[in-house]
Amino acid sequence: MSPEPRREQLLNAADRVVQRDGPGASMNAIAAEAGITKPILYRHFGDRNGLIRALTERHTGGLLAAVRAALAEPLERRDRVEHVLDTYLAGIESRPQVYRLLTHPEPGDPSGAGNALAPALRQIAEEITRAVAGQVDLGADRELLAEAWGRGITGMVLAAGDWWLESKPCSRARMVQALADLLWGRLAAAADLPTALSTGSAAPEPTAG
Amino acid sequence: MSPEPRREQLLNAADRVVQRDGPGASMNAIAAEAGITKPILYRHFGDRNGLIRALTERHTGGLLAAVRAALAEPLERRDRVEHVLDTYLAGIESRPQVYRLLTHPEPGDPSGAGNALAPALRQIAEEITRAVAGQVDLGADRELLAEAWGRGITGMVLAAGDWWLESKPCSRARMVQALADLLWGRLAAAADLPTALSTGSAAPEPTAG
DNA sequence: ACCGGGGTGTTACCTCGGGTAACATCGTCG
DNA sequence: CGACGATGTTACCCGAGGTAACACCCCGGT
Repeated sequence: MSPEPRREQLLNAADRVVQRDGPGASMNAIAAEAGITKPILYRHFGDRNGLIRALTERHTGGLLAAVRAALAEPLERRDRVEHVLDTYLAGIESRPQVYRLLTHPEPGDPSGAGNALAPALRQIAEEITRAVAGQVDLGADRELLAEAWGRGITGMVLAAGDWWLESKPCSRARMVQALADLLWGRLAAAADLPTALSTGSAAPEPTAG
Repeated sequence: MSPEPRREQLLNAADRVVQRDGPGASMNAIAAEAGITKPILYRHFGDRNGLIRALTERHTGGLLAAVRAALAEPLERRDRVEHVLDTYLAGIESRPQVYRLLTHPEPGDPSGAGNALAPALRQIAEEITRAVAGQVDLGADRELLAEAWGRGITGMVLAAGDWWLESKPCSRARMVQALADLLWGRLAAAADLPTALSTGSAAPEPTAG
């Protein structure tokens, strides 16, 4: 079927190792899992980054397509947002190790250094940006807002999702509600707590500059 | 003043190197900058992580204290949120390399692997969590919501701030507005765009699962 | 005056991971 | 048969984190 079945086999092996060892799996380990030695991997993928990229792109398709589809769903806006959130969380829940690989920039990769969002997530951010810019009336600042929000929302879901995945404090549905509520301005709408005098913070004076 | 002036000197050198080379600066480079050799660094800091942690804590204080102070400011809630956002963005704007180090997890650090938020940011997230839980009336789900929001907001500001820092698409004040608007439910409040038929998305059929 | 300990420094080495050069093998096509 | 391309190997290089062993200097106690 595909023109390069060996490459697929190698990716399968890499996949297995990543599932087992998480990102940061060594080239040696991957080669061993594939029953071969390093140079072959390098012939096929150039360098480690190439391998990871190939592996990433393999899984990105699914998540990206799912998110894109969720964004295009003909629902009420709130429902659509919840649908997207749920899609993403379901994705990272099903294959944690792989999605850690997808969502967290390469350790020690100098190329994309300084970007909080891994390539796969940047694509999602762009997708959100496009959806917002195309569907929501935001006035003159449309493009700026859409782009800032795209990144912001992606980062929000990344961080919150990571925490949720790590310490499963609630069901997925509840988490979706929590995030949708945040996006829906519940922070703005909620009342002040009456007991505002002892907020529990332990910093009496901001002496530091 | 401090009990260990040498240590401070070493940290100064490390600081210089990180400013120049970004995170991922090698121990050799740092040692060279300090005019000494590696083992001394290891005597003082244990391992690379210790060095980075020390370096981080040095700068964290300022940012964390500033954010904490901003969170405690006796302002209208919206103004307080804007104040916090501005404080954070001002911080990362003033020393980009250092704050990249602060905000991005250690390259190749197996300990905190899988955490989207570096320690420094986790502290900020906790600060936000505490502030929200202590100041906003969120009903029965208070703790869960506050924690999820703390992480989420931190991640949002991280990603958006990173993008803004990278490609300065607007002034800091404008960026603060954009993010505050997002947090304020403007996404929910805005009207649908009338041209909803051609949303520009290029995914005709959601064939992927 | 002597000795010991703590801080500062060095050289030389280990391990491990990414990456490469050079060589061997096998199947296929002209 | 010969050439070529894919597959595979061993053996190596390099750089980075990390450590062992040794040397020096100062200072305080007996």
